[in-house]
Formats: sequence, C-alpha cells, structure tokens
Amino acid sequence: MTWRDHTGRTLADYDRPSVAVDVALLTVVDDALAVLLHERTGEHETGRWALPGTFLHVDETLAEAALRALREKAGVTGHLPDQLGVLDRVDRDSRGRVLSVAHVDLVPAGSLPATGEGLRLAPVAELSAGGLPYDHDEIVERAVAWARELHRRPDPRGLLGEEFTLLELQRLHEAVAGGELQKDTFRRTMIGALAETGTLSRGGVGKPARLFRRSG
Amino acid sequence: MTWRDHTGRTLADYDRPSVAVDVALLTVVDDALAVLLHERTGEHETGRWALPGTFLHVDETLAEAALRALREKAGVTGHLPDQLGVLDRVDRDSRGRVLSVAHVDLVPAGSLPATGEGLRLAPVAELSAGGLPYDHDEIVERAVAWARELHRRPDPRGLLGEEFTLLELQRLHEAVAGGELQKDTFRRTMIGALAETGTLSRGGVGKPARLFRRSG
DNA sequence: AAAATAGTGTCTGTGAGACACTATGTT
DNA sequence: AACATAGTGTCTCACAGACACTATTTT
Repeated sequence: MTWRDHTGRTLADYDRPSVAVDVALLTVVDDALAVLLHERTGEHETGRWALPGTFLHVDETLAEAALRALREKAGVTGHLPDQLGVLDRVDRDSRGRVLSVAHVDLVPAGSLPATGEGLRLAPVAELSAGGLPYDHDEIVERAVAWARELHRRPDPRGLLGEEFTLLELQRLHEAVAGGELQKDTFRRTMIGALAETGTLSRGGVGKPARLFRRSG
Repeated sequence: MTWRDHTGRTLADYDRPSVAVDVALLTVVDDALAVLLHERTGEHETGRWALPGTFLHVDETLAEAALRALREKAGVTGHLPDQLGVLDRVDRDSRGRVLSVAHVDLVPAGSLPATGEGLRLAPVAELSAGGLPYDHDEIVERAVAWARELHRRPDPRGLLGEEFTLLELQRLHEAVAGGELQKDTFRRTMIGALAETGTLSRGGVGKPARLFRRSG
C-alpha cells in the first residue's frame, strides 16, 4: 500500500530535485597534497576536468553512490569517503535542479590507479579559482580544511603504512598543512600517539632514525 | 533547450529520491537547553511529536526550505539555520525514498511563539532514545554537539540581548554545556571577548555586577 | 674531518584549573 | 551582623614554541 497525503497524492506526484554526489579524493604525492580529477566526456564538456561524481539512485545510500562514482569514473575502489555537506545553489547545474552532496577521503597514493587516460592528480596548491566546473572549487577548499583538521593526529589515514620515521611523518603532515613544521615541537606533540618498534631505519645518510607505529 | 545525456534522456527521465529538510531549533528555557517540537497531524501520526520539516521544492534552496518549514509548521520566522548534514538510510521514511538534510539553529526563547497548540519546547536532557520519529533523535544529538562547539565564544547567538552580567552569561553556557562551570575560569576565558558597559546591574541581592556586551 | 640527520635539555610564554581571599551590596 | 554575590591574587600544571646543544651515522 502506497502512502498518500491529504490530497491523495503520493510522493511521486511532486516535482523533485536530482541528487548528485561528488568526491574529493585527496592524497599526497611528491610531498604535496593533491586531489583526484577525471576528464569529462560528452558533447560540451570534453577536456573539462572535474571531481568524480554521479547521480544518486533511489535504492542506494550516499556512501554507496560515492563508492560507485569512484569506481565508474576513476576506477578507484576500497575507500569510504566522509560526507562534507550539501551544495544547493539553484543554478549550480545547467541541466536542471541538482543538489550535490560533497564527500571527501584521504588515501595513500599507492592505492590509486595509474594516472594518464583521463585521470590526474592535481596539487591543490596549484588549482586556480574557477579552474573546476560547477562548485567543485568550493568542495576542494572544504576538503582541504577537513584534511587539515583531521591531521591533528599522526597519519590518521595510514598513508605511510605500518612503520615510519618521525621525519617521514613530519613530511606528510607538512604536505597536508601546506607549510613547514618545526621538528622538536612536532616530535613532542606526536610522540604520545606513537609506539617505538625497537628497530632503526636503514640505508640513509646521517644517524639512523627509530621506527614508530601509530598507537592509542 | 533541454539537456540530454548520451541516450537522449533528460534528468526528468531518471527516478529520483525526495529531499526533505528537518530543523532542530534549539533554545534555552529555565536554564536548560531545549528543542522545538511540533505535533504531527495526519492519519497515522496524530500525537507524534517531531522536528519541523518539509519537502524541498525544486525552485528553492535548502535554507529557504528550512525557513518555510519553520514558518509553516511552527510559526517561527526570523532565524536562518545552519546545515548539519544529510541522513540517508534507505528505509528511514516509510512513504518512500526520502533524504533529510538536517539543520540547526540556537535562538532566544523570546523569539518563539507561545507553546501549547501543537507546539512544545522539550528539554534535550529529558528526551529518551527512540522518543522521536524517523531519525530525529540523531539530528537532535548532532544539534546539541553543534551548540556546544559553538559556545566556546560568549553567547554567540545573542540569546541574552545586548547587555548581561557574567553570572547570566555563565548560566546560559552551563545550560548549553549541560553541566556546571567554574566562575573564575569562566570569567577569565570569556572576558577577552567582552566589553564593559560602565553600568552596574540593579535590583538583586549581593554585590551589584558589572554589565558587559559582546565585543571582538 | 665534514656533512647530514636524529634526538633532547631547557627556557619562555600562555592559558586552564583550582583555592582562597577581598570587595560591596542586601536583609 | 550575617549573608549573598562579585571580583581577583596566586599557585600549579600542561603544553606549545623556540634555541641550542649533543649523538650517531655516512661520505
């Protein structure tokens, strides 16, 4: 039995907006924070780079749609983005009324497919205003702020793998923060959430560094 | 000219979810944080108290829909809620696939219409789990967390009016925080964002207190 | 020996938290 | 005088930031 309102109409009788999801998938390459873009195909948009996105189907959750967008548009699997918020300007999409639920994740560069072939990792520091279609510039801006807030803890998304030196951890955090950090302060703020493995790094110049893993 | 995809379809040819907005309108009454509820009317829901909400129309923004929900369901005007996030469980609404974009605001109790008549201010501490329909319990929970984070600054929403004593400010912050605060610490953390008016409170017992207003 | 990186001792400043005291009004 | 509320001096603790030093490795 279908629900009807006081005028006998069902939900299907009312005009509805479309709902899209867009995903800002962040990673760190060459000590710089970057976002995954894919090249659009279609009549008036070839050559346009944008965030992976898709329309929400009626039988899936936002998280499922975000996963599907990553898989279909960028060949990426294995990551579960967080929700950032809804972009709702009435004229944000020329195809009609489309809400976009923005998502974000921060993942190891090694977990992404090879770039080229309509796939690109763009350093966020080099994105100019207006460089992305729709309001994707705003999504990236909010995604970067999300990542910076997240990085009060040591490598919360495990971009470095299980074991790492404090210098490696600091380089990662500097890439996300977008600036240099001081090594003694950094060490003392992070050390509380790290555990020594007991082994030392090998193969570099200078004094070998202790290896740590995340803890607490 | 209407946009068409590669199969010649327009956006209207695809099945879409409905989008609702729900608003957790918080206030402080009797030194306690409370949320505005209204009584639903309709066949199977009379007697059910819920957050004010409505369906998003295709030609309005989420903010406009939130304002409309407050006006039509609760007779409240003059407040602009913030967006909290999207609730998207596939089965959250038995009428069909409905996303809810949750909103929140914190307003002076004096700016609300009289309660009674299907309108109620429920202290959030007294709401039991499962007491509200849909996932409105979760919305209220997130709204309270939002208000607590907001209250790192003195009375950011101006619930006290222009001038107030530090004790009045402390009582407000205790209501939002849901617990007692220490007066000397509270004074010193807030005083930097306050300016003295130069006048004193009148009419109470004990030493008259200086009046302050927000600044910086 | 020189260079490079790892790691720490220590000083300073800030700010929260807590205790106890002083100050000034009403009853 | 007793009480109630306002306001502050001061001690402690924790932590961020900065400087400079020591430690251990490679070249």
